[in-house]
Amino acid sequence: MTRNVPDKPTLDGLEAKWDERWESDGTYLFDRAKTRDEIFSIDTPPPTVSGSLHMGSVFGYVQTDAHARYRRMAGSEVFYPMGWDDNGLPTERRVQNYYGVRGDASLPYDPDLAPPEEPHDPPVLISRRNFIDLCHILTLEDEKVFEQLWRTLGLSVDWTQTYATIDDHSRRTSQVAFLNNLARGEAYSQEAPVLWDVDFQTPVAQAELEDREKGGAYHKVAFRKPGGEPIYIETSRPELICSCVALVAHPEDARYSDLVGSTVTSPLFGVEVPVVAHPLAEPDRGTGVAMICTFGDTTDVTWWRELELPTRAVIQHDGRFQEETPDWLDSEGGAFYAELAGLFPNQARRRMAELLAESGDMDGEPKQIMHPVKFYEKGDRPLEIVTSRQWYIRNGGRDDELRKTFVGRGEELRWVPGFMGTRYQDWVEGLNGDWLISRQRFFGVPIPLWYPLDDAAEPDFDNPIVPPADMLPLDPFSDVPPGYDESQRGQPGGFTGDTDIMDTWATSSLSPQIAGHWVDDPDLWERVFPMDIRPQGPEIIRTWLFSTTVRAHYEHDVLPWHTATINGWILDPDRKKMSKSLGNVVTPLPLIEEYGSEAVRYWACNGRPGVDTAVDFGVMKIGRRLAIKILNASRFALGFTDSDVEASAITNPLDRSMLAGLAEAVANATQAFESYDYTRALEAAERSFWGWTDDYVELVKARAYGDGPGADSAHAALQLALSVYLRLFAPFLPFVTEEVWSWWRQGSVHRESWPSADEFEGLTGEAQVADLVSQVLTAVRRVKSDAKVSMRAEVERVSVTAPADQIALIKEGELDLLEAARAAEADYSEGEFSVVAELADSSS
RNA sequence: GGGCGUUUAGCUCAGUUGGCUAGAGCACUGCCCUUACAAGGCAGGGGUCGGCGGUUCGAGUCCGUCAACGCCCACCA
Repeated sequence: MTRNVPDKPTLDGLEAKWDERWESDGTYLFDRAKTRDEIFSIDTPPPTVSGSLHMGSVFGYVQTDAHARYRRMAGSEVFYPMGWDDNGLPTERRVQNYYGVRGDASLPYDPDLAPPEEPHDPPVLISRRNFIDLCHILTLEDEKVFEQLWRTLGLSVDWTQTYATIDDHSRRTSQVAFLNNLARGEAYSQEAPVLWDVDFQTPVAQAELEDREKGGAYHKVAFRKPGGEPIYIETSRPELICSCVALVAHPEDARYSDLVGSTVTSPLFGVEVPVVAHPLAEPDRGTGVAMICTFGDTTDVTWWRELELPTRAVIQHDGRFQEETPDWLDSEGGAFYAELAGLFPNQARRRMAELLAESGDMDGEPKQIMHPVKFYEKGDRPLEIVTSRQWYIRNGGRDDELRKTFVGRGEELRWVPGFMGTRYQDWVEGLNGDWLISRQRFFGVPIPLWYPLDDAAEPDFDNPIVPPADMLPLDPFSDVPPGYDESQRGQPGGFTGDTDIMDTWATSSLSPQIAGHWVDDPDLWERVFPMDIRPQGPEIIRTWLFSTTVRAHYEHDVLPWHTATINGWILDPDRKKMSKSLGNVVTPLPLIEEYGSEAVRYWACNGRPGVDTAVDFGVMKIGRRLAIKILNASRFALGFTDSDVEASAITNPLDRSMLAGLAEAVANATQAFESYDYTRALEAAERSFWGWTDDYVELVKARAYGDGPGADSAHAALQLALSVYLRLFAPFLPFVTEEVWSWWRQGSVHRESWPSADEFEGLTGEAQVADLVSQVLTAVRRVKSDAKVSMRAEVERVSVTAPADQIALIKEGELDLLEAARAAEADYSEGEFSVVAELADSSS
């Protein structure tokens, strides 16, 4: 093939050019004829498609791509699918804001509803099905934007292997797995207190909780002993006094031991409640006595469960106090309750403080405090605890044996970096309940069950109607169970569909099964599972990583992957956490436009595995400079001949020495990649390459331009070195390496084999020759620099002092050295290494 | 309150089993339009390796301890 080297090579337009070519050539298509041992499979994180792209998204995906590209070149067939996580609350919220709509399950479907052009304000209420339609429309748009970004960044994904967590295939996989869990007893439903978001009106799993420091106040409130003496408690939630079921003290707290077993009366409401003992009550907190309510916090739930206390709930699912007077209050108490009815807890709290102050049941003013309050991580108001029927999957949170099993799975997994395994272990050991998977929302995978209705149209939740496998995926809201017809929906003796959907993690925890087509392509499944790596961020170890481990354990009794690679966290340029509320989110597109994809990739690959990394424009500039350098150096290396020179021509000691050094860099880069350290691999390639351009290329120039005996050797060595460098950089800088490859080679560099020691067989010499000659050259340059003359200035004589063995080596590269130094001659003497250069004419 | 991580040049970071005068890039200074590259090249200045104590012939590297910062977790009385 003749060479086609442009005069003015440029990075401009390379992304679009090569993305198109890779697409039309099918460069990254997965060859499913390969067997499991030949395949390297990646359980790609399906990014949440909620419209916002930021540098955190780019960071981990580029690192994974670099590794995928290495594996592909190293001989593996890479299974590298891409998913979109589009079901769930983030999408719902985006649709609500984007269109200005709210879903309302009570409204009828409007088949003619068009997506609003502009967001409605105030929001329009639309039916559940219309709402879901809008979710589909918008996610499709968002997914196109994501795919375009990934393509521009050069992710070597097989774009025919995409999935979305809301598509038919994912819904089917999710429902099949759920029904398997149900059949084996791993999934169950239960009426129980749950942490509840009053805005989203859905329960929240432990993994989605976060504590936020919030202001509050301790109210010191008197209950009354039978004789009328006060017993004080301190509470930050006085509004729940009406739902108090007991007071509690520590069993060994002598101050209250007389009281335990007796009853006291609540202020205002006059309800008689027992005083009980429990070790969770802390003597030195507050007055040592706490009030137990339905439910003020999760400790209340523990006390309620373990002490078998009654249930007196007043807060409804919408977060307000119920309107009707609770039946445990008498008329006097009811009058006070009327003051609270319909209020939100914070309003009721203020009113109660007033009422208690008026009645004299509060001692002093409320004491302002800061304390942690539980929130849904995506929510804006504190969680309440309400009782409702929900679905759970057992995860060891209520079973020590199972917990140990899952801790063991974490130990079995290889973690990169290793310390990330500790986070998994801490999480599993700290679980305090099973995994709550049901959500009372719209856009998600439905729980695929119906319930028979008795004569009073009450559902029998203990005997769900399970669909046959061939009905999946289904929506029990619109599909009818076998043996029934639609007219029986909601009728006595008929059926009703489960109205819940599953949380998004209940589906994305099956990403290996979805991508590997567990339910419908056993042949593919066998070739890719268990997968080789799970790359992901540290913040979703407790959710995605753990839940995937749980599902694979139940379904296949195996770890879903051998290795988990955890990327670091992305910080803004000032090393602060990026967040929308701080307004410091950096988006990738403007950066790609300014610096180019290669530069952004270079930055991402400079972030070491698991290490938090700041967005750094300086690093991107270096990456861009490297890419330009590759173009220019390639132009030089390929500029001497029109076709390849046989490698056997490489006889010159300096050339062979250079190749010895390069062989070492290849070994280092390979070893680094094998231990998932892409950064070290990049560093090895880069250090070698800059040395090559700075020193070797300068040394070899005269010989390469000439037509003397060493010219062929120089040409062949340049060519071989370039071929190796392009392949070393290909995983990191896929566009520029492909561009240069196309100047003189057929096919894609990304389907070439990774450089190996074999390629240097019989072509390497003593590595020190190039090192020593470079040192002498540097010394001569220093002399010129100090003398403030041009590097072209002629040198009369270079005098090298060095140990005898080094002199011998330097002499092997002497001709090139003299040319590069523009020196007339060299002389040598034995001794400690030093170089003296006499400039030819210092006055010129 | 517990756990994990980080702390090396003004800035961002390397430094793999302890071993010769501690490295890179950016920034800074000086020089050079040298035919691959001036959105470049060459050369240079700059560091008590967070503090203290220990192991060792030798410690940025191992051990102990303290501190600062970050992250994760934790029963909201």
